[in-house]
Amino acid sequence: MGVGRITIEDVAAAAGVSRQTVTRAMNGMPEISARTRELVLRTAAELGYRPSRFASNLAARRKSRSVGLVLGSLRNPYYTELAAELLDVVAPRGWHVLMASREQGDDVELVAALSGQADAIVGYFTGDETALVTAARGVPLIQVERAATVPGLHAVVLDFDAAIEALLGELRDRGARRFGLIESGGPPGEEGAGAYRPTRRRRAYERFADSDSAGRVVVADESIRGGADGLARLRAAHPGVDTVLVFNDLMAMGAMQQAQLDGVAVPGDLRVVGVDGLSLGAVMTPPLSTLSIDRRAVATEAADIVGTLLDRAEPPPHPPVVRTVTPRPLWRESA
Amino acid sequence: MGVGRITIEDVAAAAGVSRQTVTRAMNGMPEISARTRELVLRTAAELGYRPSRFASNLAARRKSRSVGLVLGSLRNPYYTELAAELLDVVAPRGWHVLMASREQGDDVELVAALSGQADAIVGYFTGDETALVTAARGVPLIQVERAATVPGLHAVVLDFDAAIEALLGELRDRGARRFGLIESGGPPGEEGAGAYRPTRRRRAYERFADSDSAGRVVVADESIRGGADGLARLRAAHPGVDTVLVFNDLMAMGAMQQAQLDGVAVPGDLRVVGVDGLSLGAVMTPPLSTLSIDRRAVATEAADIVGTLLDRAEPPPHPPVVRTVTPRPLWRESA
DNA sequence: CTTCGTCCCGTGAACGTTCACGGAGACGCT
DNA sequence: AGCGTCTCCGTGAACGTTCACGGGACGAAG
Repeated sequence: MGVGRITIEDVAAAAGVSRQTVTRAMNGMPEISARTRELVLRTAAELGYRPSRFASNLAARRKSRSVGLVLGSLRNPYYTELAAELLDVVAPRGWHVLMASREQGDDVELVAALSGQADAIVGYFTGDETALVTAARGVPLIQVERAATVPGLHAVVLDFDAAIEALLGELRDRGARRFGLIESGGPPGEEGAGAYRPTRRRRAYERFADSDSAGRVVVADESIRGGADGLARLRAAHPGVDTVLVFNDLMAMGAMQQAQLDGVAVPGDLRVVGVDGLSLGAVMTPPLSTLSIDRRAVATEAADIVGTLLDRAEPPPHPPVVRTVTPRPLWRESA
Repeated sequence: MGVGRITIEDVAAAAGVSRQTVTRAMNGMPEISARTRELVLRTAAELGYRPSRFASNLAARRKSRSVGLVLGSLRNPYYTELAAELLDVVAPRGWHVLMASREQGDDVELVAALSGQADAIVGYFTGDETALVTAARGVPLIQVERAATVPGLHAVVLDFDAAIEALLGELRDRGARRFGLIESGGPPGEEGAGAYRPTRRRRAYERFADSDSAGRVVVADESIRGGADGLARLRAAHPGVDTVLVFNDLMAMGAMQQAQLDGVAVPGDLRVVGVDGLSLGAVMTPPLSTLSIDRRAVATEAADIVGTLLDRAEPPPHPPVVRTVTPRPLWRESA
């Protein structure tokens, strides 16, 4: 002894009692006198004893569940509000939530790291689906936004086709004619790091906009400053645009700020519409219109899939579980 | 068998191999033929086998560390940006982060729940310190903002005394004379739930403001709408105020919005200053001035304390470890 | 035919707790 | 004295995995 970890046995020996007595003292159980409890607690503190949570959970046969959450960024309120909703949904059931952000690593790496600590992982993934599943080592994966195509992967898909079609229609009703899109080039800071891949939002836009508008797309960094930069480039390349759709609200806020700097009146000269539905958009001047994603619904569906998967006794759920949430326009004064 | 959990032994039996072979297959280890690996993986999938992460971590003697993070709210970007910083700091070391929000439970309950899953817990606590420490069951607690007074509790304190004294001074230099404060009444939704206790920010304000100003305080909900409401009440009660200090940036944004609604020019008629230093404050019109808290520094110090505490061999750190971070004014156009 | 090496695979023994027992002593009552 | 009832405490045996070994089968080399 001396080397290695301080175990319950060390404490027991030092206090002159048995393992079980130490357990009773540490966990506040009955069948122990106040005297010895005090003694044990003190010697435990003196030795710097910290119980092994792994041994403890194993022996106690606890069903403590924790779900990993892989987000695009913790600096974008959309993601963190989603996290908030998920926490609201699972905390009452006693589940824990492990956080990870794609800002600090590859999809697959994150999943691999989380797989040892979580019973299920939900998140925004962009990596190869097969690689993700193998990295998960058997823990169920629930993908948000993207559809799942391989076994072992389930999904809460966001129906941007329906949403953007509806949005463009309503915008036309409001007089919009010449659209433009500020598209995401990936997480902030990854400027040109990975290969750019068109997002589902862009695809939907190109599909449902008129052919002229479909060509008016600029790719920008997924941040406030990226949105500002995007708007400047979009207006430079396509001066006639009267309505700009932005990949997300954060970028849209940057775009609105830029418009203001350039002396462009919103919505008089230019309509701006974001995606996400951040409550902070309401305090902008003018308040930001947006394609709102029901984060509570996403969280609920995801948690539900996790529950189904984990409680299932023996048979594996072969056809991937898929739920759908459709974003809806939320009109405020910027459009 | 049949009842209870599916163990590695079940898979081994079903595949006609031994435990160790199953381990090798599941973890992608060598010393196994492609044939049997395939077989084992398939039967594992068919049985719906998911390894016990507790048993696994215990047997592998892994030093996987995870720190719990207790925040006031996940809907306030200040907290989530702090989380982002912490993640940035600890992720490279391979540590995990467990999230919890005071919106869904008492301090002490959260700590108790987390103590089984985390090796250390850092957070914004408001509850009784002794109760917190006992709930932690030996896992180290690091408290942010508040100073620690009991053994087992450590702290990263925010020096609002120094910060607010400096802030008020600089505001006076800019012509501010009649101050007012919008103070927090606790987390959103807890309207009148717990007993209101003056925050350290309020205490500092009352100490360093002139005696007239010290009396101009309203308590409001810790949210955008709370800030708006607070400003309305403050102006109604004290019409002559020319400068308002707000508990945090989120509330300050609400206050600015309310000022705009009421036709009060900022900063012409009224200066508004928040606390936190949110980057989103920069996109407000006018951009929000604020007492900026260096979240990176807070996260770094907290992680450092955790590291020190966990790597220490035997002796317990008796004098609580304390680090200090001082907020600094960040001037933008609202003041 | 022996010897050595390589490739697979299996068997005890950990890992550090908690659970289900069982038992010693103190005390009160008949 | 005998018996029952508390209160407090200790001893094997789990929990489900991985680690350190050891060993058989097979082919190549001597």
